[in-house]
Amino acid sequence: MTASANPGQRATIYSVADAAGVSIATVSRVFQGTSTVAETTRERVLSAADELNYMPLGAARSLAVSRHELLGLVLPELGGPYYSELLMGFESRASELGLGVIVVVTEGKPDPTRAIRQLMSRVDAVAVLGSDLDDAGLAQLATAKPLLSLAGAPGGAVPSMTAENVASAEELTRHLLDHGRRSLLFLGDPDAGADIAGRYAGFSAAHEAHGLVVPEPVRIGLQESDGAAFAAAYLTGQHSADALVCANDELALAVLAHLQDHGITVPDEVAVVGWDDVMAARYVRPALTTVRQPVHDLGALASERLHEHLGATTRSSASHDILPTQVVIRSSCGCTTSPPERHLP
Amino acid sequence: MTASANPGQRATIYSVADAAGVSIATVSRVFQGTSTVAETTRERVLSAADELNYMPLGAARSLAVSRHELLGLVLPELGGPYYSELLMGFESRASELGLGVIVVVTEGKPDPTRAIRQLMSRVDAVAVLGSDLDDAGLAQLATAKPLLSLAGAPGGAVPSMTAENVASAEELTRHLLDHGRRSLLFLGDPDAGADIAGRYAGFSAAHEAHGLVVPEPVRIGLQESDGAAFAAAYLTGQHSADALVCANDELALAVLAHLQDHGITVPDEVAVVGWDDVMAARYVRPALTTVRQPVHDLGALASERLHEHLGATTRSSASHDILPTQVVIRSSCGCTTSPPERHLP
DNA sequence: CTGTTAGCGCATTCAT
DNA sequence: ATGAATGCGCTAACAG
Repeated sequence: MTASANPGQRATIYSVADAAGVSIATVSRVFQGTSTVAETTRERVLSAADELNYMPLGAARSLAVSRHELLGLVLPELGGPYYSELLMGFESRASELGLGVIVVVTEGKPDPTRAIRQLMSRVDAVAVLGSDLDDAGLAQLATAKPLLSLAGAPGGAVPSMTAENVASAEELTRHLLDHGRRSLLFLGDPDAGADIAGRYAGFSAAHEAHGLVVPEPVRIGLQESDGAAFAAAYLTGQHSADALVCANDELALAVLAHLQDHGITVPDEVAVVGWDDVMAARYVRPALTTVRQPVHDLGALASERLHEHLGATTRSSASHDILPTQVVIRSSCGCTTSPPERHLP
Repeated sequence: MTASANPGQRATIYSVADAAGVSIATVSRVFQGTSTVAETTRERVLSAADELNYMPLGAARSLAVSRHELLGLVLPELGGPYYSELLMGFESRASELGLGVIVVVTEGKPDPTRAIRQLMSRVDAVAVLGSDLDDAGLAQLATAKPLLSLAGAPGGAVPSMTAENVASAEELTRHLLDHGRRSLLFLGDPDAGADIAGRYAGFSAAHEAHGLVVPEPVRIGLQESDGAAFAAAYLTGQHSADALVCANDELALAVLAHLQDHGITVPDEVAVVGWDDVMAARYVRPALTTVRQPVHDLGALASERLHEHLGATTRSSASHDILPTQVVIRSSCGCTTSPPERHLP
C-alpha cells in the first residue's frame, strides 16, 4: 500500500513540494503537464505525491484559472428513458471534453429558479430542459453564463436545441390518414411544452393537407394515470376515434393496455401511436408505432455547443439547432404484423 | 430589468461592496446570514448586488470554507429505470441537504478510476455503484474522502448500502417451486456483480430447502441481445426448463418476447420471472412477475449517509445497510391471470 | 529547467 | 454593527 499514514490533514501542493524537495510551481507543472520538467524531478514529485496520496483541490484550481470545468444540466425529472439518454449523451461528451457535469432535477423543488442560480455559481455553462421558465427568465439567466435551452421553443432570445417535431408528427399523421383512418385524436396538451405543441402542429398540418378539419387536442397529462383516465372515458363512448396519436409513449402504452384489457382490439378498432420509442414500445403487442428521437445525440451536441461557447469571448447570436427524428412503423398503427425487429436499445 | 450593463466582467464581492459603500465583510455577512447586519445597510447591499447581478463564486467559497458542498455519484451506465431512480433519489435528498451532485458514468470511459479520482477532487464525498473496482481499489479511494459503495458486496472495508437480494430471490424461487415447477434455470452471471451473486444465492437456497440439486447458472449478460441468444438456444432444445429466473427484467422481457414469437406459451410451458419491475414489466402479456427494489430510497439514503459522514470528524466503522425488497407476483410465473394492477411508476 | 511571487473571490478572525 | 487583514490551494507570469 503506497498511501502512507496521513497526518490528519489531506496533502496539499505544499506538502508534496516539501516532500519532493522542489517548489510548488514544479509540482503544479508535473500535474498540469503545462511545461517540461526534468524526468528525474518529475519522478520524485510523482512518487512524493503518490506517497502522500495527493490530489489537487478542484476549488483552488478553479479559482486560479477562473474556470470550473463543469457543465450544468437542468432536467424537470428523470422518469422514462428520455432524460436518462439525454444525460448520458451530455455527460459522455462533456467528459471527453474534460468537463464534469452537475445535474439538478427541478421537479419537487420548492424554488427551481433559485436552484438554477445556485447551480450557475459553480459551473461554466448550463443546459436547461423544461423547468417552466419563460423565455425572459432564461434570457435573464443567460446574461451570467452561456445557457442552452433544450427541447424548448426555438427562436427565443437564448440559444436552443431540440429534436424535430412538426415534420415527423405530420409524417406519422399522414401515415394514419393514408391508411384510411379518418377520425384521429391527439392526446396531450400543446400548452404543456414546445415539443408537444410542435407535435400537435404537425398533426394539424397533415389534416389540413388532406382537407380535413383539425380535431381539438385532448388536453391530458403524460402520465400513465392520464392514459388510464382517458381510456376509461373512451370506453364510455365519450370519445370517438379510429386512431389515437399520443404525445408520448408512456401515454400510448397506458392507453393501449387499458383498451386491450377491456376488449378493444388494437389496431383493428383503433390505432395507437406514440413518441420516444421507449423500451416497452417494442415489447408490447401490437408493437408500438412511434417516433424515435436522437436523444443521446441531443445531449452530446448540447455539451459540445456549450463547450464551444466557453472559448468564445463574444457571444455569437443565438443558434437554434433542430435534430432530425425518425418515424418507427410497427404494428399498433395497423400497418404491419410482420415479426418485430429486435435490436439493442 | 434590474441587471444593469455589466462592464465586461462578472461582479465580485468587491464590486458589490464598492457599489454599496461597505466592506466585503459586510457583503459576505448579508449573503451568509452569518451575523446580524443593520437593516438599512443590508438593503443597500442587496440592491447593489441585484443591480450588478452578483452571484458568489462557488469555487472561491469552497476554497475559503474548505468544503465543496457537492456529492459525487458514480454509475456504470444509465440505461433502464434503475439508475435513473437512484439518481433521482440521490439528487433529491442531496438538494434538500444543500448539496449539489456531480454524476459520472463509467461505461465507455477509457479510464474509470482516473475519472473517479478526478471527481473526488471536486466533491466532499462519493457514492460508487458498479464500476468494476475491487474492494481494495475502493478502500484506497476511501482514504481520501467518505465513500459509499452501492449495490456492491456488503461486508467489505468500505461502507456499503444495497437492496436485499438473497431473501427475495429465495422467496421468488420458492414461489415457483411451491407451484410445482421443478426444473428452474437461473439466467445471469453471479460473477458479474454482488447483486446477481446474491440473487443466485437465494435461488440456490430455495432449492436446497426443497432438497433439490441446485442448477448451475446460465452465465449470460443482462442485455436484450443476451436474452435473444438464450431464447434461440432454448428453442433448439439446448436447455430444458419449466421456469426461467432472469437476473433482471431486461433479460426476462427479451426472453419472454422471443419465446412467444416462436410459439412457446408463457407461463404454461415455461414461467419467466425477472428483477427490477421496470415499466415494461406491467405492460407485457403475461405481465412479468418480478422483484421491486426501493431504488429511490437507496439513492436518498446514500446521500443522507454521506452527508452525515461529512460532519463526523472520526470516521466511524464501515456501516452496511440492506434495504428490503418486494416480490411482485403477476402472471408470468403462472400464478394469477387476474387483471393486472395499474399504478404510477 | 526551476523557484518566487502575486493574485483568483470569498469567509473569517480580530479590532474598532 | 462594521472594517481590515489573513489565508484557503493552486496557476501563471516573471526571473533566474
